[in-house]
Amino acid sequence: MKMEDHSFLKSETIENVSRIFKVLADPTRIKILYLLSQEECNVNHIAEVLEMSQSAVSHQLSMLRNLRLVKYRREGKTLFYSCDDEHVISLLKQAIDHSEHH
Amino acid sequence: MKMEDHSFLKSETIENVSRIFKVLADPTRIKILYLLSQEECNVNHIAEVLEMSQSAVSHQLSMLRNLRLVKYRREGKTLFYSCDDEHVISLLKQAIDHSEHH
DNA sequence: ATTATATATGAGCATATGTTCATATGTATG
DNA sequence: CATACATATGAACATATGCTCATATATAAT
Repeated sequence: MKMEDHSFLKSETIENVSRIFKVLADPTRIKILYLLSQEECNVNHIAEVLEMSQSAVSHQLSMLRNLRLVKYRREGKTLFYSCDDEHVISLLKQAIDHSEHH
Repeated sequence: MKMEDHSFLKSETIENVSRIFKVLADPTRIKILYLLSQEECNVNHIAEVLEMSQSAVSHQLSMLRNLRLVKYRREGKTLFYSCDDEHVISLLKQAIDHSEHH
């Protein structure tokens, strides 16, 4: 195949795709997203269930928020987080499914 | 939801999933895998098309080989690489598709 | 055997990433 | 307003990652 016959990816596309997969590449974020795909959770609950510090969870949620992968609603002092990107959850669940059945 | 009612992921699953996404999280590997999904390529061809050093390409191919995501065949001095994991290519193409249509 | 070409690999380096620790912010309650 | 609780955030640190440079290995041709 000649150089000029390749279908190249736009660099913007490559950056976007890389960004999505970077999020999903970390075990902690996999756990958080999987948990949030099952139920809305407050921060402390996530920290307890996943046995992580409140700070570590909050930092990760901050990142997921910036990337619009999660959203939250406030109830008094408590913030309830949930998933806000079905496509990313779909990619995650496919990878989980594949890993568990091979 | 109570602690004991969660469906947790096995740590082995989490590690596997993380490993898959780590591979796909790097722009260089995205380009290599996408190129190889289109055609079988030798190392120098990849380096030229992607404007990378031979060494950098070879290091990445070494990683992709170890993870069984690519395979190769020899023809004289030349090694021709191709994809060896349809599922990973499928995840990649879905992410590309999503990125390009949103 | 020597030389050329194709690819692989190890060491070193710069940058990115995820955590902890300390502290700040925001909200309800006495 | 003072205190407690829930969450956020900045700095520092340790580890991981991807590249370059130099060199090694493998194959073919002379």
